[in-house]
Amino acid sequence: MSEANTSPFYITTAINYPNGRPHIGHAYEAIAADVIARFQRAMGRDVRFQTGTDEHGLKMARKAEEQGRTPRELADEMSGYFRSMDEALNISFDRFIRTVEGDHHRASQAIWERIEAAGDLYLDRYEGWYSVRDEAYYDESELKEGEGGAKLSPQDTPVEWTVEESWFFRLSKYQEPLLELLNTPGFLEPASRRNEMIAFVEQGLRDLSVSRTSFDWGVKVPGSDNHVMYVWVDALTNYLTGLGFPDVTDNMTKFWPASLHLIGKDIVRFHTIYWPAFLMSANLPIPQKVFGHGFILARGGEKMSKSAGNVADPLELAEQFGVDALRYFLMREVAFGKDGSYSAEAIVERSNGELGNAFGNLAQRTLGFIAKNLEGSLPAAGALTDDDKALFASVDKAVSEEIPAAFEALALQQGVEAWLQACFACNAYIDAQAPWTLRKTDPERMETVLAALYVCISKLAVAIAPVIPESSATLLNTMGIAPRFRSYAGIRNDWYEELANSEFRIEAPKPLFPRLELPAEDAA
RNA sequence: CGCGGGAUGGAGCAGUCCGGUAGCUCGUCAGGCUCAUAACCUGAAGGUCGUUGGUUCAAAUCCAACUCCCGCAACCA
Repeated sequence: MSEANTSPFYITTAINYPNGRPHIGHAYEAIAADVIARFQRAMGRDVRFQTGTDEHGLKMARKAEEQGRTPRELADEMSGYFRSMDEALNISFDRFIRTVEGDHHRASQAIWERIEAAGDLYLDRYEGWYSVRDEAYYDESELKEGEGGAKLSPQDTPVEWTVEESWFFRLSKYQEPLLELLNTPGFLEPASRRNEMIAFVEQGLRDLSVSRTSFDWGVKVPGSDNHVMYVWVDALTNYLTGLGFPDVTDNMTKFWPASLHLIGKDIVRFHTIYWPAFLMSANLPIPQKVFGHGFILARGGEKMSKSAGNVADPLELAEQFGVDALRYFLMREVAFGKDGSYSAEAIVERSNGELGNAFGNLAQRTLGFIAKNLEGSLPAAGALTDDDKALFASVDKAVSEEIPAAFEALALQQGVEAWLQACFACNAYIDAQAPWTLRKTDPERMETVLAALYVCISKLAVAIAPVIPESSATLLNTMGIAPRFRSYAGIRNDWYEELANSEFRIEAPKPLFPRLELPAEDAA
């Protein structure tokens, strides 16, 4: 591998709007971000990882009203579900931010003031067709006619003619710099999203209404107490809040601009047009990369919906199949950046076939053999044959080259694929070498073979740890691998002989990934 | 002309931006192994890459047109 990149790495998920409980899509984004964060840590980078909830806006206010409680009470409850989900899924965030928090209001007001100081805000009247559901205004030409002549948004939501005083942001001023930004290779990925955004900017940008007077559940506009900020202004600012903005903190210096905003494909516009424009206006650096991932659909490519009864609750899935099986499935099954589909059959198949049979069983047969036949002492590594060298070459290529390169490029599926191929190589090796035969014919050679496998399995466990952190840690603990070796650099170290000569004795392992059964109700 | 996604061996999918022997998982068939989670390994069969036309020495990949499928009320990445 080339020179290691040791610069700080700041990754964020979108903050989730908690007007419903988390579903598998939220879990997908959180898991993907966590895999990337863990990978970068294992590469030796100083990582900061932020996720959270975006709790302001009219929809939350209305929902609370319906339920007869305050928005804050609703927000507290709903945000809690998201945090619980993250914790249940082993999401290694450094901060779970809530936009109702005091420091966030302060940060949002600070960026507002900077934008205002730049002369990019002006007060005007906003009139137009407003959809409460979409929280967006639509142009007359965009509207559709519903039943009885009712006007509907392009999303078929009801719209009403609304007039309100509003602050406007001079988005139009940033058309050229935004085009330049969007054309910067690597800024917006996958590339398929780029053309859409470029087309949007090229058709001409209108100034953006960035405050509301019709409700008060939000961040107050400095100097205009009857205005609250448009939810996206404050939501996007969360990425700065978490670093201590507006104070010039160590975290700000170290981690801004963000390395990666990981978001869903539906909010690419907010992150690659509005957000950069706000930052340009506020004279702050622009994030290095925005990645818009795809959606997880129900089997057959249908969107999950409650009415179709195919909504997947991530916590139920994690409980049913295991957290790591779920994490592995989502990273393995879906090409990152494209839509993918979920089904109970598919997750059972992946978990049993790949985690269980290919990897778990490899560890089981090897470590169990050592525990049984060498009384737990680690085998002595003798001279290497060409077969041994070929195995190391193939595992090292995967662990030191292919997997890191793929993860670095956010080709998560490819990284997992490379890992799986290395597992297969180990299984082929053990069959070809047949240590169970060598036990009788050439015990010394048997030990060399087992030692080679021991090292390879540990490398595979480290390489896949970002995806299945819990199982990987369990295995590495069983194998006595010290934490300092559990990184892409560390696992290359020559730790084996020292461990083999130590007091360490391996115990007969338990299966890492017990066989899953397809639940009866999904078997049809 | 609303927006977007898709069509690749039996199933599910990569590959398409940067044309050049079509790859992966599962399934099927045959064989091997017996250490291991009825797990593992080897080999084989199976695809004119939706259609038509174009560019090219060469197209799954580029261009044009067309056909079919899917998502776009609410929950919602």
